[in-house]
Amino acid sequence: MVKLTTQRQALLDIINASHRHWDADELARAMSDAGQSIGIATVYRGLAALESQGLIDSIQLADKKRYERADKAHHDHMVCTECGHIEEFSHQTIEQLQLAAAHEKGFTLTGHQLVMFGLCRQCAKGSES
Amino acid sequence: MVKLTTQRQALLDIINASHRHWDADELARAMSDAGQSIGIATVYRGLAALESQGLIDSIQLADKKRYERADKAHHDHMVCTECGHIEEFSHQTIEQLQLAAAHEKGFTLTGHQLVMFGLCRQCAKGSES
DNA sequence: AGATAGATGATAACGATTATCGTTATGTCA
DNA sequence: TGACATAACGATAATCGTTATCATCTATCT
Repeated sequence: MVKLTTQRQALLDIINASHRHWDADELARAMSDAGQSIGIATVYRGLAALESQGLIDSIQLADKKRYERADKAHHDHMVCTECGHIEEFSHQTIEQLQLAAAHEKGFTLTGHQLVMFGLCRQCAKGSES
Repeated sequence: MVKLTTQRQALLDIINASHRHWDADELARAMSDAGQSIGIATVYRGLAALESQGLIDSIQLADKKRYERADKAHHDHMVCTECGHIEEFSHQTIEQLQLAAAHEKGFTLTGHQLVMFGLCRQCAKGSES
């Protein structure tokens, strides 16, 4: 049985406290900064446990996996390739069309991930000069 | 200047010869099987070169990057989590809705990647018993 | 031929993640 | 309460895809 230990609760609290998208390292550092240092392996195990119970969500970016608050409504992500800013968005129609497309190909869908890359408003401004 | 060497041409030929989605290792082995062994670093460099010139496309899956024939029409992918089969699909409306959603968030879109996970027809059949 | 620019290959390095393993904490049952 | 089972923890080794390094090699141009 999987347990929600003190450390895992602390990880969950950190993640729930904002809309940030954390990687394992950042969380280890945040824990350390909060005075309760934690082994990196424990962070990974804790995150896997939390995710398997639906208490947090994750997105797999090219390089690393990032964790975020669980959200009842599924959403996808826009990543600024300049500053790393991640914006969330959800689009009912896109979801439905995806389901339809999968069905058409004979796929039983279990999940999906849509990541859009580009420049956020800030960075687009900065680079147009 | 980037050159299209004999080895790179051979990689391109292999990729163009099918709809398969190759990872670097598989390509190195295919080259080796074809009698022209190649260093793995050269494979990576060659693939990067081919991709930068738009001669091939790639998708970044959770674990590794896979390369495929360049296609004028952008398409996305459905991956069977059971057998690894990759199915392609393109959906004009989804693309347009993505653009609109990005614009709404102030993003200048440079690319995106939509990967859907699930069971292909075969594997869905096999597991329902 | 000599010079220059880029490609190649062996291999070391890197970075994220997972496995290992001895230790520690927690929960349960007698 | 004590003993035992179960899972978590932490340090660290291992894994794996990918990139960097660096000493050749190969074309191409003058």
